[in-house]
Order: sequence, then C-alpha cells, then structure tokens
Amino acid sequence: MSSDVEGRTATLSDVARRAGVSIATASKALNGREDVAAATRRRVEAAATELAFVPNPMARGLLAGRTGTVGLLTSDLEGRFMLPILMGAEDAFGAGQVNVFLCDARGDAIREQHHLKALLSRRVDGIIVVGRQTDPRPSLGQELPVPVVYAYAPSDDPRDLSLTPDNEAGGRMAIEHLLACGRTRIAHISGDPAYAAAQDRLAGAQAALADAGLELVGDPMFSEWSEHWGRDAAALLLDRHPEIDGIFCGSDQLARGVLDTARDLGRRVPDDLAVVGYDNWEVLSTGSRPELTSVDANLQQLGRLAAQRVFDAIDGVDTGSGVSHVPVRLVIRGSTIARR
Amino acid sequence: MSSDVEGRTATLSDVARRAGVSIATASKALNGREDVAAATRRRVEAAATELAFVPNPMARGLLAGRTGTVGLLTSDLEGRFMLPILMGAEDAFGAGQVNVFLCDARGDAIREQHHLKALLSRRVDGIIVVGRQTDPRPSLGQELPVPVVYAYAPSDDPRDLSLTPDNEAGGRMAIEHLLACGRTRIAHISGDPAYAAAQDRLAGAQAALADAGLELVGDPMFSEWSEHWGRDAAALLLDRHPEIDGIFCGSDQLARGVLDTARDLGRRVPDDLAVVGYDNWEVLSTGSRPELTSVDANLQQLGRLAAQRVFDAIDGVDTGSGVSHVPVRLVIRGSTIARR
DNA sequence: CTGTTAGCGCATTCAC
DNA sequence: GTGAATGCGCTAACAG
Repeated sequence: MSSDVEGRTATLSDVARRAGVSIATASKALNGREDVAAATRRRVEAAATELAFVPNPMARGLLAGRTGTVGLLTSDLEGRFMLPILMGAEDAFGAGQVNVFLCDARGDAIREQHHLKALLSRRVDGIIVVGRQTDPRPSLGQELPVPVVYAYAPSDDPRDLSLTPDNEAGGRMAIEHLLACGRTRIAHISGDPAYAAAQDRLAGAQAALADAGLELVGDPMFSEWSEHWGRDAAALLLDRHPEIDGIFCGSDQLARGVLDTARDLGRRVPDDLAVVGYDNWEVLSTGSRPELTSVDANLQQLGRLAAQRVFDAIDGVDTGSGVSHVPVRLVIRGSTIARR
Repeated sequence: MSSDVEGRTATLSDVARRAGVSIATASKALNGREDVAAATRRRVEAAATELAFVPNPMARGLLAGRTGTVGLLTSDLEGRFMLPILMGAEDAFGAGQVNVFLCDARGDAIREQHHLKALLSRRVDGIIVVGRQTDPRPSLGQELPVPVVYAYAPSDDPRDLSLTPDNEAGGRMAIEHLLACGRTRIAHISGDPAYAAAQDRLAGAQAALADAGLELVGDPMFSEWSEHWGRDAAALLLDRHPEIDGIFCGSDQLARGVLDTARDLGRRVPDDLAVVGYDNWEVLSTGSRPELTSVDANLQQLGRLAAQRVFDAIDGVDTGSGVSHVPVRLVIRGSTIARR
C-alpha cells in the first residue's frame, strides 16, 4: 500500500504512464497476452510492481462477467452443521483465488430470495445452498444464470445437484459396530420423527439388524433432539426391557442423556450397556464419561466437495445432477469399547 | 428472474426504454432523488419491478469508489465464539445492502496476510477481524485504506478500535448472583490460566467478593477448558473444602463437569451447592440437570456492534479507538435457583 | 422536471 | 508491436 499514486490506489493508466506505454499495451502485458514485446512487458511489470497495482475487480467484472466470487447461502447459521460445511467450502475456494460471500437467510424464504438477488446482482460465479436439515428443500429453480450446488439439505428437484450425508449408511454402521461388540439386544432412541435424518438413520439400523436376523428391542423412541429426552427415553426403555445391552442414539445429545440415566441406574457403560451417538459433536462426545462412540458425517469434507462441484460446473465440466450421498464414518470411543 | 430481457438480467437502460424515459431520469427516479415528477417516478418504478431490475453493484461501485462489501477476517472458524459474532455482523450488514466476504485464516498469520490482500484488492469498504480468544492480537497496521474493527480478540495497538466482551464484569456478575443466593463459601474453577479470559473473570470475581468482605475458598483451580477438568477439580475442591456452597466456573463445560461430580458425591444442586457457568452455550447449559445458570457474552450483539462501527467509520463518523468492553448478562437457571 | 454528456477502470477490437 | 477508440452499467454534472 506504500507506493500508491497520490493516495489513491494505483490504476492501470498509472502503470501505463509510468511504463511509457498505452493503457491497452499495459493491459495486454499484465494479462500475459502474446502480442507484446518482451522488453515492454518487463517494463510494464516493473511499473505495476512499483505501484503495487492490483486490477480493480469491479471494472474487470463489468466486462468479463466473471468475478471470482461465489455465494454461500445458508438457511440458518445457527446450529452446529453449518460451521464445518462453511469451513470446508471456504477452504476449498480460498485455495483457488475465489472469495466467498456469506449470506444467512435466517430460515426465512423472503430473506433467502433477497440474498439470492443480491448474489446474482454481484455476479457471483456460483452458489452453494446450505440447509440445516437433511430434508429436501425447495429448489431455487433451473433458471439461474450460475451453477448451484445444494449441501446438507438436498433440493427437491432432481435436476439440481445435491450433496447430503449418507444417514442410512450411518445407521447401518452404528448397528454393525454394536453387533461386532457382541450386542444383540439393541434399542434406538431418536429425535423428532419428522426429520428425514431420523427416519434414514432408523432405516439403516433396521436393515443392518435384519441382515443379522435381529430386530430392534422395543419401538424406536422418537420425540425431540435433546439431552432431556435421551434421559427419559433411556429410563423408560431400560425399565421395560432390562435385557437391552446396546442403544443407538440419533444424536450425541440424546446419547449424553442415555449415559446419564445409565449411571443413575447403575448400568456400567460399556460393559452392561454400549451406547452409540450421532454427529460426533466433540464438545459432547469427548466430554462425557466414558467418551462417546459416534457417527461423524464428514461435514467439512462435504463442504469441500460442494465447492469442488461448483468449481467444476463453472469450468463447464458436467457435474451431473440428483442427490449424492456422502460417506460417513464411525468414531469409536469408550462408550462401546472399554479403554484399558 | 422471470422477466429478464432476452435472457440477460435487466439493466437500467432496459428499464428506461420500457418506461419511455432517459437512462438518467430512470436512475434518479429509482434512487429517490427529488427532481423527478411523481408520475414519471411511478412509471419507472413499475418498469423496474416488471423487469426485476437490480442495479449492478459493480457499475455502481466503479463510480462511487465504494463496493458495498466488507471483509470478515476470522482467525479460526472453529470454536463456538465465531458463529454468533458472524451472525450478528452478517445480520447488521445484510440489512444495509452490504455483502460480506468471509475469510478464514485458519489460525495462520501467512494465510491472514494473503486474505487481507485479497480483501483489499476487492476494494472492500471495511474489515472486521474476529479472533478466537480475548487475548490481544497483532494489529493489521495503521496503513490500511479502509476502516478495521477488531471483535472478540482486541488489537494490541491502542490506535485500533476493538470490541471485546467485558469478562471482568461477567466475573463480578456471577459472584454477585451467588451472594444474592445466600452463598458465602465460593470457589472458582477455570481453564487455561494463560487466557486473558480466565484472568479477567477471576479478577472480576475476586473484586466482587472483596466488596462483600469475602474471599474465594481455596485457590482458583486452573487447568484446561474441559468437562473432565471440571469433574476432577470439583472432586478435589469439595474433598478439601466440604463447606463450599457455591462454585463459579470459567466455562459451561467446566460447570457440566462440576454438576456431574456433585451428583456423584450426593450434593444436591442448587440446595447444597450452587453452580454458575460461563458462555451460555445452550447445548450444554440447557441440557444439564438442573439447567445451568451462565454468563452470556452477548456475542451476536457484539457482532452487530462491530458492524455498526465499521458502517460509521465508512461514513466518516469518528468511531474513536481503543478497547471497548461490551456488557455481558447473566442467564439464571436451575443450578443456582431451584425451580418450583 | 428531463435529457445529454462525460467518465469510473478495464479489456477488447481494429487500425497503424 | 503498439495505441486509439469503444463500451460494460451506472451516476453526476450540466444544459435544455
């Protein structure tokens, strides 16, 4: 910032004047076009460096139509799922000289439209739409002038490209791990049954049990995604089905509640009762006693992938469409396998 | 997006043509300037609406020298403090037609410089620097062409403007509440003593106790910001000082650990032991049994304030400098006052 | 009150 | 090889 011309930040014409050439030549030289003499190019480049010249992206964008920016349109920044996705996306874009506009719709469709307009008017090159649940959300439509990728919450229109965690695989994985730990009398506690996430995880769990010739003990316990419900549901379940030796929970909060109740009832975890959570929300999963085995949705990876897809689409690569399920992984801790 | 002209997004000249006026008149009408006949204005506005006209910020910025964008430079998106600040800032800016560039330095000074350059080359009108601790951080310098406000982590240069939570007031508040609840034998458990936050909260607590002619019971217990340490520290404290009737914790995680230990030892909360946490991290503070009284740093408010300061500075209002301490508030729940 | 003119900073024809 | 001219979309002067 030190070598500005008269306090302004340097412009291309400043560079041209200093190098003793025309604006057009300076432009060509700096943009690496061929039809410019090597010596001239060096002079221009030197001048640009001395003036700390940085092309004005607005002037450039006005012509080119490409801005090197993308929009991140989140439905609601609150909630723990946004952040890792945001990080992944920002990371992937940042590495590619692209800057990210962050827009938070606060769960409001009107505001979302407003932000969408703002992003388009700024001529972003692409948009990632991040939802806070894995339930399908309304598509932004097919008429947009830039590629759009939906992350976490898939679009309800199959012509769109969506990336969402593979909750069914997560459910399978949790059960298969419990089975591998020798548990056969397994129950399931989850949150709001209206969530696709709750249903998908349950479906995966039931499929895995069926493969082993087993069934859930008791009915799946649905209510809300809270620690309180985890405590209450566990008390009810263990009272009615004392034989239970494993519980798969639809979230880490629920699992924390289950651990609490298990302790109250004198059930040792993992010896008497193995517990698996979901989300791998570290503050919960590593703060508990014992620490919590949990399914991790690889959200940061999901964010990076979404960014990659947007990149590809911008470059004209066909990225396909439909809902793509991103693999999840199981993080094993003391609530299923005792530490020595 | 439906009424675009020939597939392009509508431009001012499209609007002007449709309204049967000149471009300049259309511009004036839409920008609310006075010297336009009411009827003309209505015609232009109608045309703009029909064409879904949105002014191109790049063209606009090219003239104004102002882009209507700000940079949010975070040291590390991870961690729970960023999000509310981000939300507050995004909210405040979004309301003012300003869009936010999000840059995450990942705790790396090199990457921070790189992002700073990118932001400046995009001609942002201002920058908010968000740090993840309340310890002073290196200033970006005084030579920047745009106003900078530091949020959460203050700058180490008093010529900069910084907003940071008033941790000392938070400490005072917690103790005063415990005193008001009739507790007089109060201990303190905190995290890493190298954090300014830990020291400031302690200082506030000690000052409040001194005002009441009291002292902390035992030494402040410092180690790490974890639930595990909360459990261990509480066990140690209650063993050595069984008379303790109140514990002020430097974080909600610590407080959760304390609650756990209290239950193990058969101490009823809040009857035998009142517990105050810090941060009001809802997943922790409202999931516990009983729910946790906690100091809330009003981070969203802090983000909004920071945005407001940047606005003011952009508009040439003198925003002063130095570190400004944003008030905190106490959220009272069952861990200090029993619910009926 | 309205329209004409000029120019923000840059990349791109097209003559020279 | 180089430079003069044109225009991206818009707003600020001024003239009518």
